Amino acid sequence: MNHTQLRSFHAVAAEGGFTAASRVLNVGQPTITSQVKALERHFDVELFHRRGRRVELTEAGGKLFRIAQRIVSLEAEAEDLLNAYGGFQAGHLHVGAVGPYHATEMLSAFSKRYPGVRLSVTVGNSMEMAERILDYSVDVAVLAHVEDDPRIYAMPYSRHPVVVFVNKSHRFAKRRRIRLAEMEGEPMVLREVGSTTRLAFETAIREAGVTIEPVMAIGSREAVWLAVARGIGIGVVSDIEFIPHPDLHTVEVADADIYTTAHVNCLAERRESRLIRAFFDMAEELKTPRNVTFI
Amino acid sequence: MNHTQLRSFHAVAAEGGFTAASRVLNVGQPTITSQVKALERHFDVELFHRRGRRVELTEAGGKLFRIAQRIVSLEAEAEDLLNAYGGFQAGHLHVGAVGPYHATEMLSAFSKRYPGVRLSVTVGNSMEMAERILDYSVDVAVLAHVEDDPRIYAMPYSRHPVVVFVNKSHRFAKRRRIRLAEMEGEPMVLREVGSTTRLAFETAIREAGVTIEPVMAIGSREAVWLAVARGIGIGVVSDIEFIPHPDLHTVEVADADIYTTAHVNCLAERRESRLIRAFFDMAEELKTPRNVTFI
DNA sequence: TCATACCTATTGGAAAATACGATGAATCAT
DNA sequence: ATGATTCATCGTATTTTCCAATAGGTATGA
Repeated sequence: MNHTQLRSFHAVAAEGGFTAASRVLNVGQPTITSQVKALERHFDVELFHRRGRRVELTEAGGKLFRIAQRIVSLEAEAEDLLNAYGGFQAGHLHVGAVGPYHATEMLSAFSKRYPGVRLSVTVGNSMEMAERILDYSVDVAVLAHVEDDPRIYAMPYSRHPVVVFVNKSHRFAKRRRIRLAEMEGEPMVLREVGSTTRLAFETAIREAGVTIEPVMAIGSREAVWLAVARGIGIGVVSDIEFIPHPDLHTVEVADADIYTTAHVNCLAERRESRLIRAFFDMAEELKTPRNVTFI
Repeated sequence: MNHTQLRSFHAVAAEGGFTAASRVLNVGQPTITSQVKALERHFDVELFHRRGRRVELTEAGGKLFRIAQRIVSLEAEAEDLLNAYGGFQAGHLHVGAVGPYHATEMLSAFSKRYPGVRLSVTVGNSMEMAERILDYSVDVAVLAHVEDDPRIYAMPYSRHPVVVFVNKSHRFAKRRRIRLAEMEGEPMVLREVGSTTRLAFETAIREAGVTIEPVMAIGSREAVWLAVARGIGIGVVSDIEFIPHPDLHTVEVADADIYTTAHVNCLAERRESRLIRAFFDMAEELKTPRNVTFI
């Protein structure tokens, strides 16, 4: 069953004539004639009585028309569906993030621009996110870490200094900036091995020849924060992730360039997928200060 | 929305793979790939996740698949419908006849051969039948008269002698055959002007130089039959149309070849329409004595 | 770890479907 | 009649669809 023929038949039946059908389908009238005729000949069935310049459905034609109408309507439905997805009026973007900090800005901007697209956020560590990218359970992920995997594409998003934060009773509490050497032997509360912030910090102090005293390694940002608030030691954190607390003060590091870079990641082969590209484009805009728009 | 693409998409989703889909659709695998890809690119939507050698529907793909399945199923329904009509498992043939006499043989043969085709019979005179053929309200008509209209096609079916019939008390009642000349001055009960039987008879007696005495002209076969039974006059009838009656006898005409010919008629342009052609073919077979079939 | 089997993607060129334009024939309204 | 409208026909041209060969990738088993 040729679909072009069915489509022509339907238009003729619906519009009540071959010429009218040809206008609706944006083709020439001879095309309609030949399509309908081919359909009739293929099944050896009369679909229309040609009564002069008027056409009239036969019994078989009438029955076919009812079916054809449902097909055409479903096709319109399919087209709407695809347009909705292609036009961001529908769809679902799964976003992964190592913490809500970097992602929130992007998420709110994205949902504002594309209100029709549902968003869901999965929080987990970098390795989990990499896995989820690879098995399609997240579409994009905002990570500090850059995966060493050619299948994953990463775009740098923002660079945030790593700061030290201390309890208000600590000797650093009144300072704005300290030097790395001053931290020699300081008791420190750290994140688990593999934390990007920890890695950046440890690399810096190693290069500076400074040794610190890790008193605790905790697998959660909030737990570290709490431990520092209780005065167990000093902590390090990406400044954007720091949550203010009456008992806590942040201190910049004066003599080293310690930072983490948030990246937006996705599966490399899905880089051009509509929703993913939209997310990256939007992240790109957030990253660079927007130019003034002249109307 | 290109239907070939949708069809390819559906097959991939239903079969779970591009290669499997290509086998179902009897096309090459590259065709499927390009069709699905074109569909995805046209709407800028991902329909499948290509996970190595496995494919998996995306959210949009899943929704599209549900619609596509209904479309495909409706197309199968349409195809079945058309096949049924083309294969005589469905359909409706409107048959017209001037009297039930000639038509019954054909009707019973037709309904026996094509049990799936509904038949309806309209009885009326030749002129009415011609009109009904022209306005599509009958498909074929069995008439004695041959319409003088190029739009109507007629096939001779059977030739029946016109016989005289008389009351049992008439002087012809004991005869098997009479000559035309013997009818000179006989009172006759005739059909209305325009009756084919009447026309054939009048032509014959005019050629023979015989004059008759029309005492009554009645617009119905049955009424003529009744009038003759009451002894009002003698009648003429096509032998196949004669209905026996205890008071009536038929008498052949010895010296003239008076006959009517039943024709099967249809709209010339519909001559090749499936059901109509089938009816004509069957009539053709009934007309000619069937050959012995060797198994 | 290598080989094998199976799958999807790509490309260039051939085949087929589809469309167009001009024209003819029939019908309807004026 | 006449002009306008409509469906049918024919030959040609364009677009779509398809295939064959081939590449690249991923599982499975020896």
